[in-house]
Amino acid sequence: MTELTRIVIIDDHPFVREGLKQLLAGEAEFALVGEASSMKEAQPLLQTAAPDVAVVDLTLGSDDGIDLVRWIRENHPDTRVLVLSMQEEALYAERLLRLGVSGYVMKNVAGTDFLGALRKVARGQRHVSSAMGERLLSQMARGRVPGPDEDPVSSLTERELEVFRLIGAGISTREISQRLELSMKTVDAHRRHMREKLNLRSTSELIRYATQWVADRGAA
Amino acid sequence: MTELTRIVIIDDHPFVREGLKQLLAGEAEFALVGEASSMKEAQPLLQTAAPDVAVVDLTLGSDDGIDLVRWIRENHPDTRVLVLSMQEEALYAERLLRLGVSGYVMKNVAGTDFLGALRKVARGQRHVSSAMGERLLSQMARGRVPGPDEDPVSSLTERELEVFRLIGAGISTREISQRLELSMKTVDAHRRHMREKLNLRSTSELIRYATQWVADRGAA
DNA sequence: CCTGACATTAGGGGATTACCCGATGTTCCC
DNA sequence: GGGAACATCGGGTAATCCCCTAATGTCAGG
Repeated sequence: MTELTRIVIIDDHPFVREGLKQLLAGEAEFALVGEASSMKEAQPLLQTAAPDVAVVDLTLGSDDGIDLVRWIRENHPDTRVLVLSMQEEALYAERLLRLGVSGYVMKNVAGTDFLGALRKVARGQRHVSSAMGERLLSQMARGRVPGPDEDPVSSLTERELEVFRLIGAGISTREISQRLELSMKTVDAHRRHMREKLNLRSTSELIRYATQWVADRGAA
Repeated sequence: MTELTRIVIIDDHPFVREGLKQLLAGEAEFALVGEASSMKEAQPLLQTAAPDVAVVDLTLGSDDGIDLVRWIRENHPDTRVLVLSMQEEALYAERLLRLGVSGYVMKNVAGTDFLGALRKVARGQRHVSSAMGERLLSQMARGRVPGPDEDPVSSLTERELEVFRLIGAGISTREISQRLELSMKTVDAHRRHMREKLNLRSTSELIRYATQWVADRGAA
């Protein structure tokens, strides 16, 4: 309690920075030691300020917040990362947790909730906003804890992955069955199994998930 | 100058509200007379507070900020609307100006720029962030030429765009109809029209298209 | 070698949705 | 007053989804 937690804020929205600053000013245990509004500003700041926690906006203007998170994790592994996000997006949360961030909160949570998350992170614990937490946690519960860098997609079998990629490429169930010379029923079964493994509720969620996945990992 | 301008803030991000509050507190000419974090809260607030200017966040959580703007323009035409948006999106700016908002500023502008915009709006003038302002105004001056490299999404109507963004956010047709208080048939019709305008064959292609679009332009 | 877990394949059937037809009321413009 | 565009829905049929079951085949471990 007597220890000071050193914080930096990286967010390109002055209003959000101002609000956070105000919030932190009321808490004696936190010391704001720097601000940045872009990745370029953030990099030297992390170097000199050596913060315990970096509060990072996910949607960092022209940069990609995820890039910044990756950079911090690689170059400053001792700095814990608390991500602030605009939207409730399990897709991002999942990727970020795999990157090793310590927390993920939405900007529409109350200030006290944010401080709670920040305290948890400062203590070295993890925190994910409750809204998406359940889904993610059930996903973790079903298997082992997702290692520092594990893709749920890797739990798919070969055939499932094949179907998954085709779905992500925007191909309909019918076309997939024709292309793979399978019954639609079989594709249907694969789809259902994938939904279970990936914890998705409907085919449209699966389409969405696969589309995103293919967009940033499938091409490689 | 001696007159007090009555302001309400409608934004579902506590941090942004806090930052704005702080900013306004330093200016004697502005009086913050109310806050709301959703459309439901905003409606009675507008009724009782009778503000001169409503500062509205475009991406209002589960609601759509455009809906709220439309409602304000229809029910409180004397209240001027200053829209705060996450990103530079000429698509929205254009629609909003048609709806009769008085100003449009990005959240990544500095506080002083925001105050400048707010003063202009309070005086009854219009303000659009300079970045897109010129482009928009010149576009409106001449007769709306659909540039060669224009986003096909801009051909969607307001309502269609609203549905489009929800689709892109991974929300099912059923949920969309519930959220917007429409029949599924109506959502269905919007979807059909969008498919025609965007040259897509099926709903899954539309989901795919919308997912991608939201991921890199509509995310808010 | 047998058992059990899992992958791959598929059918049946009811529920849901997509898809295309049209219809209505409104608004805005010529 | 048309006429065009928009937003709203209904009806009907085809397609699809979604859940249950289950037949093979494979492969690891007892």
